[in-house]
Amino acid sequence: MAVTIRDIAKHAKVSVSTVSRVLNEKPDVNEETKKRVTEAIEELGYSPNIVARGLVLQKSNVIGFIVPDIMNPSFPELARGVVARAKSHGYSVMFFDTNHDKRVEKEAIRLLQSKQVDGIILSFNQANKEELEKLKLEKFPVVQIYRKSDESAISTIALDNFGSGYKAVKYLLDMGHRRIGHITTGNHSQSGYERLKGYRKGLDEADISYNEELIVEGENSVEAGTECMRMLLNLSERPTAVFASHDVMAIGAYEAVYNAGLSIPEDISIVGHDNLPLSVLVRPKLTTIDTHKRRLGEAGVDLLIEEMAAGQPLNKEEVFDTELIIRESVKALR
Amino acid sequence: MAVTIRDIAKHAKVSVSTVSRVLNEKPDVNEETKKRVTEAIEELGYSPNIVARGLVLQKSNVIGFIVPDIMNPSFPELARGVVARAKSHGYSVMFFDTNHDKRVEKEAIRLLQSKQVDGIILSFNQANKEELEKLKLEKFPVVQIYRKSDESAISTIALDNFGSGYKAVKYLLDMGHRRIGHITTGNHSQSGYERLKGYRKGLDEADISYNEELIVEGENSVEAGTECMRMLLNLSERPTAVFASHDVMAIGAYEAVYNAGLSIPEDISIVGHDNLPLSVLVRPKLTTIDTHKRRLGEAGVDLLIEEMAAGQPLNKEEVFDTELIIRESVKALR
DNA sequence: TTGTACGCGTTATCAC
DNA sequence: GTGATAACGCGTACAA
Repeated sequence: MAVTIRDIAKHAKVSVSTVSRVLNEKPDVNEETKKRVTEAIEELGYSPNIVARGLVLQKSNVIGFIVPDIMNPSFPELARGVVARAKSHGYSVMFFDTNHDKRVEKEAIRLLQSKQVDGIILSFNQANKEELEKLKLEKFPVVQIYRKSDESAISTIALDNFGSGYKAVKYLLDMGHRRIGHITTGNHSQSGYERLKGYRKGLDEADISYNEELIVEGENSVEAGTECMRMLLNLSERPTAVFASHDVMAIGAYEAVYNAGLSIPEDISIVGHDNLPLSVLVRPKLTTIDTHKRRLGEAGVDLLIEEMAAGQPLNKEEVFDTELIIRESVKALR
Repeated sequence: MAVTIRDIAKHAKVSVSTVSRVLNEKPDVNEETKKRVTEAIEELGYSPNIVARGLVLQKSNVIGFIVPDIMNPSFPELARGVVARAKSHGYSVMFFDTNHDKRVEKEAIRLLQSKQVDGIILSFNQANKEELEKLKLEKFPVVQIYRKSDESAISTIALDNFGSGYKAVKYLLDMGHRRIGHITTGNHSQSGYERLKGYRKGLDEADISYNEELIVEGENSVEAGTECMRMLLNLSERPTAVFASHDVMAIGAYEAVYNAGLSIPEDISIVGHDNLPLSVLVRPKLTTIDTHKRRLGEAGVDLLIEEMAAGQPLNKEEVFDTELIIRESVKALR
């Protein structure tokens, strides 16, 4: 801790600037003095104080990463993406969990700025409009992953949720299903809303008229999934397949099916969304839609870095494709 | 970004020292000038550069958190504990994922030190002996969560794995089981080894002689769990219950049971370990051992902060209790 | 090729 | 009660 650039300058009998030069691999430094310096560095076990360096360079090489809930099952994969990519660009990441509290989010942004981070990645958040506007005004680099707040145009990594919903029903249709239910988080979340639209589009294309009783809405939880599926099962004519807007709800749906003495996929087919780790742990393994979360995280830091280089908000929106993962929870009808 | 303490000093027509005083809520500052300063701060939207402050104070108020695998299902809960507790102590956390690579771990430690973190929390790691020794020599605050490396005595938050194994069999015994299998990670992991010892202790106390064929070893994965259970099921006389050293293996075991056309807990009872989120998602819900991961994370930062205050390694070891969570995967025998 | 001196934004010491 | 000023550890013009 104690050994500074001055110590090694003294030890190598050169000036601090010379040491600085070899540290930063500048040209124009005599081979011999360079050697003396590196030896001194070795000998004293010196490593530069990056914080001090950041102070003069006006750059910390750290980025902030704010999530509303670290326990969200999508988080680990996303986080791995951002941490790994950040590292490969020479950045470290400082982490905050807001616990879904907007006030905390605001504090976190402030704190991160005080800590001189070079940019911030926000994910899953409902995005505090005013805060974002402020950041934008300051030309502070920010990118959002997942959620898009339309009001404050800010760089965003988004998912093709519409295509996602479409893909799910299309597959079900191809497998011969005609009566397809949908468990949705409804209009409360934009992603749910978009997936619903994709679902309707798929049905439209197949000339299947929209049937409101097949759409049931609940919050994103196992229990809600179970309850939604129970309602679907109680219909006078129950669906042969259902697309759940999220794996967690799909897992909940599994339970309702079992409780009703039915089985998957023999009696009813299910497709989920997100390809969470648990989707391969349940039986039958869940057919679902992969969102490539790691890639989203990587794209997030790439975009952030691009924005930092530009020195101003880019207002880009990158929309990523999803992928149907076929496993065991859907049966072909004939 | 641009507005500094000097700007607000000028704007309030006072010296920077005065501004600094009100910033740090020092006494001996006239109410009126204080007001002028706070107004200026408000007006210019100033917030102090914590990095610069850290430079003079020799304290960054950030701690490093290194994990070998962010995808580890135990990670989120642990991380929430450390992040939340760190925050409540005024610390931010800088995060690294080593991907199980010791070289990367070493780099991360170096980098974190260069970034002037005030301390480091290592978790789940196999602990690079030399690195730890070095840190200890420098009196750099470090605490490990979970893994204990005996050679280099370093402060550690550990789990009572022995008690854990004991608790599991004891419960099974109480439920009337006598022929109890054990799926273990074996001697490769210290935790597995200790749980195994707890298991044997429980059996001993019940005067049940140790039967080697009931112990089967594999790595910690779903597949290995399935394979291990398959072997247990193929025994001439199969166990009526099995304790799996980890929930993931327990889930794997579920599959082997189903594949064999048997059911849980009617034909065979299972208890897992760790109380992962997925343990309530499977059917039947898994009876398991909770390790209170969040509390471990909190205890980790508490210990780290204690060590930072002490200014030297404390070499403390705190061992935490585990708790049996009774759900649906164990049947009472009679 | 190398050294001197200043500045990055802040706090602490010491005058006044 | 308030203001200069020297650090903190480093990079970089500029001078030598």
